[in-house]
Amino acid sequence: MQYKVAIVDDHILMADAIASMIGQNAKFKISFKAKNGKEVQSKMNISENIPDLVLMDINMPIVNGIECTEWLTKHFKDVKVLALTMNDDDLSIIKMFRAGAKGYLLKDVSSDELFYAMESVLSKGFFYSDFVAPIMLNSFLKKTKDSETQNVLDLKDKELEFLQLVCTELTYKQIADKMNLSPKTIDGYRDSLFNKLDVRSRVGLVLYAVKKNIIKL
Amino acid sequence: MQYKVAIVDDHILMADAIASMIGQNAKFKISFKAKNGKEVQSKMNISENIPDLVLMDINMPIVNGIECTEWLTKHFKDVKVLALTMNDDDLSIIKMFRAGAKGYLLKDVSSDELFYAMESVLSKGFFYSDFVAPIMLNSFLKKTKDSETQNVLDLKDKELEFLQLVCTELTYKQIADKMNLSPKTIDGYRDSLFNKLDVRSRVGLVLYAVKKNIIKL
DNA sequence: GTATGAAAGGGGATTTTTCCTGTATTATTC
DNA sequence: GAATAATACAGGAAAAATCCCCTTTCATAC
Repeated sequence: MQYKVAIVDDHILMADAIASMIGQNAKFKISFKAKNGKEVQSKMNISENIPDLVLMDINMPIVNGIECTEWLTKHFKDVKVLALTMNDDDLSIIKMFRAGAKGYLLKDVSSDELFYAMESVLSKGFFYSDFVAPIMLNSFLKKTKDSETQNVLDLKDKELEFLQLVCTELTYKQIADKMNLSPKTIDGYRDSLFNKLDVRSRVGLVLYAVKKNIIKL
Repeated sequence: MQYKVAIVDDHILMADAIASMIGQNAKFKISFKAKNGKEVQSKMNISENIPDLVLMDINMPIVNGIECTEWLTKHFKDVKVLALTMNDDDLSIIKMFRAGAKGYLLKDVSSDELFYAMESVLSKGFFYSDFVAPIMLNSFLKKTKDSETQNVLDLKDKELEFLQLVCTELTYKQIADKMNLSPKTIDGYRDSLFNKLDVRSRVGLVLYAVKKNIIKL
């Protein structure tokens, strides 16, 4: 029995390349390819499409990889998601695992590593590469050891999203617009982060985000 | 004939360790050790002290390594300065070379590498380690190729100093105090950097500094 | 010797940020 | 079912940041 694999990536060429690579391995067959999360949702309606494993990119239009992973793991508990992306920042990794991904690979892996990771996810249920292991370890240590030091993992999704926008040249009013919230609510987010992260200004927030790898440079 | 070497480092222990290491090499003898730039200036008054080579740390009280290097290369053109420091940020490297240093080593080098660098500086007049080479290359490429992209090297010392202070939680008024300038002058620095770097806010400056490795995190 | 240009700084207005206190609504917990 | 916590938001004030235009000084170029 072959494992069925779906590929979700907005770069058609990349998706094709991965598909043809996987096609060469007898253990796997391609179930479908999708250009974004929306397309995944429609293709999952057809039962013979339903894959055992989904290779998921993050940066995609309409519905991104993180939202799509959330949807998949909620509605199809047997489907394993393996992130395969260029994003190497801590925040993307954390969000994907939170969303239910079982593993995280960078797109510069070799085919051997990819196959190993895929089999590992399918058989053992997870795959932590050397790349993510230290990040998770770091989070773990910070969480257990210095409880006075605030950790990225303790921040809520909204706060993380806000923090990313803080690291732009947008004013708080513009950030409020982007997040569909009142500027006054944004004031609240900011002040609460000032407290949690022990900083006193927007520059402090930016430096925190940079140090914690929350933004990609 | 032995080369005379001076060691400038505020960590006595470190200076002693380096001195004893160098003492084992017959080619060199220690001329003097100093804890800061001020001490260098007084010891250089005694002519038999004057070394061929100075191993210079950067972070020191009173007169730091960059200022001291400027002073040395100005007043003693035959004395070669070799930076030996923990600072691995682009800005420190650029400033030291600007100040007249002939080479730049990190304190985690082996004794073999140190001796090789010292001889290289004394005989060839320079030593560019694998560590600084790519940074210089990068600056060079950026400078020649994309002339529309502003380069760190085109910023003046005052602007760089200002930029570092921008990446703190100090207000501009406090920055003005630190730099002994009027807040209005600081306004000017900021606005001129906004132009040069094509940013519109303090956050933009911070992000630029982070990207260009101008600040240590 | 006059033009040019950079460096330091002033006046003053507007926008943004920061801070403090307080309220309505909705979840959650006991 | 009442108490509590979390979320979204308001008013208002003070401080900081941003913007624009202008003056003086000093050095360097032509």
